[in-house]
Amino acid sequence: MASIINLSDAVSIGIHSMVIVAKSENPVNAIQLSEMLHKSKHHIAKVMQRLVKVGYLDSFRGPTGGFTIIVDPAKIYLYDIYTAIEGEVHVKECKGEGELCPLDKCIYNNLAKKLTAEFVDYFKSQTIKDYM
Amino acid sequence: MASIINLSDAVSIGIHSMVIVAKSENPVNAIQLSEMLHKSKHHIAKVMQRLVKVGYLDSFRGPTGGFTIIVDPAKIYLYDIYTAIEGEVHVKECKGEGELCPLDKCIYNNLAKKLTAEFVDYFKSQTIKDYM
DNA sequence: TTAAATTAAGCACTTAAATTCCTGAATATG
DNA sequence: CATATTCAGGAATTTAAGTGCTTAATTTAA
Repeated sequence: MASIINLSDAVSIGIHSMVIVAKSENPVNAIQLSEMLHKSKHHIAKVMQRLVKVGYLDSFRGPTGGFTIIVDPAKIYLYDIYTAIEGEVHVKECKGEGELCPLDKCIYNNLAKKLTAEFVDYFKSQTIKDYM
Repeated sequence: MASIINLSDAVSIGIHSMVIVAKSENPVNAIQLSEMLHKSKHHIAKVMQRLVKVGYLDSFRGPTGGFTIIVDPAKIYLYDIYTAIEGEVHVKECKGEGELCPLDKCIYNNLAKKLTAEFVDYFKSQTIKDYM
């Protein structure tokens, strides 16, 4: 998973939800998020569970339950959310790299590295607070 | 398909194979490409079929058969190969864009557009000849 | 204390995309 | 002409993302 740049629905849900929860005084529950983001409740619940496990959110059951943020939004980078959901970003290498690759200058590796690095840099520069 | 940036194995095969075929005097067959690129013969055949159909390559069956390039490599952009294999590049929009999206500045759309545009620009600037 | 609301967690299903497999048709060579 | 080689194209398989459902645990509030 997570080769080169690929923003899944799950990552979109993760980022949007974290901003919404960070802006709210009260716990926000999965149904509310589902209505705001126009995504399935199930998928949202799954992503939120992940973010709870990683320690960015806390969750409360029962009526008035939902999710709250428990880490300073200025300290949560988009990159953190991305990796919490998709796992570490890695560059998909050309299998025939170096001596094995029949091309003198293998465009594939250079391109993959360039694009991945740009993506990572950008995601490491932005925090949840920047979008509140 | 082809949302945001995603370099599949198929695209890698397409670019590598086109360069190899462009550099060769004689037809190159799927088995030779398979050995050079360390990818399955079947997958390579599929990708090559596509590039024949689109008109960049010609194919010959039987012994001594294989693929040859029939368009000037200086006129084949990486972007052309990408779209021949994956279809048009499009930006995956946030479903709640504009009034619907609960975020004031939807990072998702901005980011998706920025990264996609960079990718397309780069792929439109490079030709097969640049890698021969 | 009971009922309703809500997250947690696991599993099976669906769907779409990527990849592999299979069979048939074309062709060069002896 | 016979045979081995090779591409073509559709079928089948695999893989991954997302959906739907079910049960359990927890908590509020009547």
